Amino acid sequence: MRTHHCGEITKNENGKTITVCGWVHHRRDLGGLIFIECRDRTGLLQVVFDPAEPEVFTLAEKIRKEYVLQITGTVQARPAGTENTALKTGLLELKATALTVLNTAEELPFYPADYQMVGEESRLKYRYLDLRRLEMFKKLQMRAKLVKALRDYLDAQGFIDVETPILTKATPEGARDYLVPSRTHHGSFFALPQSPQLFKQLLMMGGIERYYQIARCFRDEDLRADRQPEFTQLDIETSFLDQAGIMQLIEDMICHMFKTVLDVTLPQPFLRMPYAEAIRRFGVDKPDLRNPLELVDVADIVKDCDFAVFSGPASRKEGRVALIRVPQGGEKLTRKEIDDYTKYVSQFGAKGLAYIKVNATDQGKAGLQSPIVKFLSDEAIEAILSRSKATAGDLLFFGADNEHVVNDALGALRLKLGQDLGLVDEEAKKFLWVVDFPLLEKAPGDTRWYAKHHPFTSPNITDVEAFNAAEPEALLSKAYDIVLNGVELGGGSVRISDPALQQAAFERLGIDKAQAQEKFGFLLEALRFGCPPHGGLAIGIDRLVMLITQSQSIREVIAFPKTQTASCPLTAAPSTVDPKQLKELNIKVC
RNA sequence: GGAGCGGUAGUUCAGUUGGUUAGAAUAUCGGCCUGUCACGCCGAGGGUCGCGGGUUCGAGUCCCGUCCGCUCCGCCA
Repeated sequence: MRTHHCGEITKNENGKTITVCGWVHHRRDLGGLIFIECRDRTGLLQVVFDPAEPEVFTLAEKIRKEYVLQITGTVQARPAGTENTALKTGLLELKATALTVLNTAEELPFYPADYQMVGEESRLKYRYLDLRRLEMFKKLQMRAKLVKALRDYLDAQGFIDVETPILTKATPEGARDYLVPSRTHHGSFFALPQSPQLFKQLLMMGGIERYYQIARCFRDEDLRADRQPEFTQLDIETSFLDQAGIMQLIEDMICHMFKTVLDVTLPQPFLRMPYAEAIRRFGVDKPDLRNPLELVDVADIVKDCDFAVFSGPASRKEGRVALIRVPQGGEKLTRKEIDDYTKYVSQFGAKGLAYIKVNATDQGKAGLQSPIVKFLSDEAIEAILSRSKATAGDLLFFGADNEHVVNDALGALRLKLGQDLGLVDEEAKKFLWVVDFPLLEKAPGDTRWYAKHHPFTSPNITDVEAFNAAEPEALLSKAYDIVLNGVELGGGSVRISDPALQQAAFERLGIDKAQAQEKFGFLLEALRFGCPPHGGLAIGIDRLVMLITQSQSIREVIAFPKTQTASCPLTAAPSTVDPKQLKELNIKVC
């Protein structure tokens, strides 16, 4: 005899005697029979109690829907004429022969069911009830299957799973650390890892040539739908593989996982695109290629026009003027809709959103409808229409500002337009490798250069002298991001394995020898003792599961997530602690 | 740190220009029905309108502050 969880029966096991355990979610007395459904009301199985089995029937009469039961019975098809044709549920019956009440329950704050959504606040406070819903169960089940497929693939390739510390050292750059006070070293703190980055590199120096870990990572930054303070990465590092080798490995792994979990064969190789091209065509470094809209540069056309909003940025080195052509029916957008888009881009710093409605392409200005055409020459208009490949019925949106504002605003507008106008194929899975990232970046108005990826990323120029001589803007890195449908799934790089180059990289970042020694001395020391060439990548498991289960937020695929203020409504964490605990830690709360 | 949306019965929500006793559905309880499966029918109980202050003869509704949830900007090497 097999024990089933309720809702688990998926095929006709007619005549078999089985035992099911679970919650009663629906109970009804009808026709002298008692009916009970478990786990959820869309399940295939319902239990029937017949007065012909008086011992069980008498027990069943006392059952209320909150009970937790174990029921044994024989599986039988529904009698003809009693099918539920509307919902096509309850196709099988279990005729009960034994019943054990495992536990009772008080009235629930809400009844877990997939047809009625409860607010997220209640769902998180009573997450254990929410998890009883079949949808949530399936998401967690999918997550487990996906992780197993990734593990199986890596195990087969000779990778070994190694754990790294959760209590570790604070990092000077990157996200804000979660800190843990040390009781044995007053005034000192551990940090929870933002990623196992340094440890996995040390593993390479330790001869663990192929490492992976399903690693919990912690970052004390503000939350988003796709960002939690603790999240899970598949962390991978290998020795002796170059960038192409690592990317191939990851690609094969993902294809294996899609085949195993979803029975989907992904086309290989994945598209590869340089960072600069992604920014130029889409305004972002993680373009959603399901969306057909692209940015078109027009700075050279408008740099001498009478419209200062265009000519200003067009003439500046750090400026950009670009347009998005909204095809077929774009001209139907109303004034109010355009105003809403203007408001939308303003949150990215755009001061306005110029537009041209193209009614006809062969009549010059007369065929256009726009507040700005009066500033443009006939030649400029012709050049704009020609370059954007505009046809009658299109609408052109313009962005003109500093480059990062135009990229942010038009990059986001592109996505919103794609959504609003139904230009995106929701079912498609568009993978993309973004490569040739700049090694360094500078925040607007900042004088210092920062590592775009992290300070251990190998530059494309590995000769120390040549590296030192190169202009910062010209330096690229051996870093690569994998993008799925506009979501950055993961990223990685080939790391620096030459201590002299690592030292030079720190200097480029304004980290002097003393600082480097204090923060990363152990890594520099390890590099000196013989470091194999190595590199790796980390993939965000939460985001991957979110995409595969078509969820709107990673909270949907995490059993016990935090709210936007990084608290847990279920446990009421974080909380104050006993003064005794603080005293032991020598900590005073202001 | 900032912008937007929301908070009304256990739950999901409605609530008009500020005006009598704040409604519906669902859940719960009682009764009926009895092959139902989100069953159905009749009835009952259930509210600090997030919290605090203000305006007003009168506030769920208007104003100020504050807390909580969600989306986004900043932030997230």
